[in-house]
Amino acid sequence: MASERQDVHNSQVPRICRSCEARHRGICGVLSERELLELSRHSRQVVHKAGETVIGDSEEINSYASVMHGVIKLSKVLEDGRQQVVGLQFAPDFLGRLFGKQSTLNTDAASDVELCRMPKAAIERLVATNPALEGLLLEQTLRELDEARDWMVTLGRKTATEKVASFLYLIATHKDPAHNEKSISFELPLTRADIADFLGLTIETVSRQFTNLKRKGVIEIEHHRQLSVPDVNRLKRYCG
Amino acid sequence: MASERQDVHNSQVPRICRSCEARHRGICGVLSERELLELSRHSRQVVHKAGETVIGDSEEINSYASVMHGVIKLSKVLEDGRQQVVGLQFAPDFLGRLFGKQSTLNTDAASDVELCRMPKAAIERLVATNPALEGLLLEQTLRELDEARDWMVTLGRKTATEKVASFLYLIATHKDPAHNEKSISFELPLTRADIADFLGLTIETVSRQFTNLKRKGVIEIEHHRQLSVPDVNRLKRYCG
DNA sequence: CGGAAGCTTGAATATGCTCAACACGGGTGG
DNA sequence: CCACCCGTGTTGAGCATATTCAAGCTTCCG
Repeated sequence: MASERQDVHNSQVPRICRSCEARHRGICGVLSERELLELSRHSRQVVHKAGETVIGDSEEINSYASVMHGVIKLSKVLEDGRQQVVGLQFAPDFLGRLFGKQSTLNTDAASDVELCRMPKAAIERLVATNPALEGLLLEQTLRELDEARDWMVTLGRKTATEKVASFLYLIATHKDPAHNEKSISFELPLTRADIADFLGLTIETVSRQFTNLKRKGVIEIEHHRQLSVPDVNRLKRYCG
Repeated sequence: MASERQDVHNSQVPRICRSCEARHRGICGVLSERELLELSRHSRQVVHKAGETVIGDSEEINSYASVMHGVIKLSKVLEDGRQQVVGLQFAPDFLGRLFGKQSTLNTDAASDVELCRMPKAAIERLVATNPALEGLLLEQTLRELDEARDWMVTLGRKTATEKVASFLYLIATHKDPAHNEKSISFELPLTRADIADFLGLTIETVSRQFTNLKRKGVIEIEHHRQLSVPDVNRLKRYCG
C-alpha cells in the first residue's frame, strides 16, 4: 500500500518527498524540480495522534501543511462551548487559510495524522510566482466552498436520519471514489461526538439514528466505528 | 451617491464602465486598460427584478457577471422542495462558479439587481493570463468560504433567536462596515421566506423571533422590511 | 372593491434535546 | 489475574423548541 513512488529522475526528488501522496496529487505536483527542492529543504514531516490540536483558534499562523495521511477536522466553537465542525480534510489537501495572519478555526487531528509542514512565507512566495500553484489552490478552495454549501443544506434542512445518512454517504464515497461495487465496508474516521458536531446534533441522536438505519438494514454495524453498507444507492435514498 | 468615477484617462475607460462600482473594487480593477476595453466590448449590463431567476440549478453556464447593484441569493433545493440559501452576494462581487460547466445552485435576484454580464470564455482567458485577476478571485473565494463556515455554525448550533439576531447583525454590519454609530437603520433585502430559507427555519418561526426581539427592545420594526437597531452591540449579544 | 402576497399570531404536535442509567472494551495497578 | 476506571457508545423517559396547520391582518394592485 505505502510503496514508494517511481519518478523518472528519482535522484532529483528530495528524499523527504519520495513516498508522499501530495507529491503528485497535491500542491507539490505543480512545482518545478527546483522549487520542490527548495521548499523541501524547509519542510518537515510531523505526526499528530487522534484528538490532538494542530492549530487552535486565533493562534498565529506561521506554517501551512499538506495532509499526507489521516483526517483533519476544522471546527468552530461558540463562547458557551457549542461546537460545529465546518470541514474535513483528507490527503492530499492543502491545509491552512492562505494569507490569514491568525487562525479563525480549530484544526484538529480527527484520526492519527501525518502532515508535511511548510513555512508560511515560502508558500506565499511560491503562490506569487507560480500561477499553476495559485490555480491549484483556487481549485481546492472552490471545491471546499462547494462542499461547504452542500453541507449547509444538510445542516439547515435535513432531518436527523437524513443528516446521518448523508454523513455516511459522504464518507463511503470519499473512501473509494471509484465505487462500482454496490456494497462498501469502511471505518469511520470520527467519533460519535465529532459526527454530532459535524451534523449539528447531539451524540445521543446520532447514536439513535445509527441503530435506526441498522434496523432498516441500510447499514451494518460491525464494531462501532467499523461499518458496512450493503447497497450504497439505498443509503443515498435516505439522504433527503 | 451614484456620481461618475474619475479616472486619469477617462477617455480610455469604456463608456459602459464609467459609473460602475465593480470598475475599481471588483474584478475590473485589476485589468489593464487594454484588457478592460476588450472585455467591455463583449459585456452587457442586465437588470433583474426581485424574485427573478438569473441562473437555475443545472443550467449550462456561458457567462459570468459582476454584481453592480442589489443582492443576489444563491440557493439549493432538495427533491421534495425544501430549500436552503447558501450565500448572498453584494456589489461588487463576482458571480459564477469558475470553471463550472453547469450550475450547481440557483442564482436569484433577492432585490432588484443590476449585473454586468461577461462571456465565460473571455473571463477564463483573462484568469489564465492575468495572475492578479486569479489572485483577486482566489481572495473572494476564500472570503466566501470563511462566510460559509461562519454560517455553518449558525445553522448547526444556534437557536432560532440567535439565528435571526445573527442574520440581522450580518445585514446591519454589511450595509455600513464603518459602523461607528451605535444605532443603525436599514431595509432588509430579503423577504421573510428568504430569511427562513437562509436560517434553516420556517417563516412563522422567523416572524415570531422578530416580534420576540422587538419586545425586548433589541430592534424596532418600522415597516416590515424597514428596521432599526438602537444598539448594535446589544444585538450582537443575542448572536450566541 | 376584490384578490393576492407578505406577514403575524395561536394551538396542537413532533422532532430532537436533556438527563440519567447502563454496556462494552482497553488499560492500569494491586 | 482480577478489580477498577475511563473513554466511548447505546438506550430510555420526560421535556423543550421549533414545526405544522389554521386563521386573520395589512398593504399593494388591478
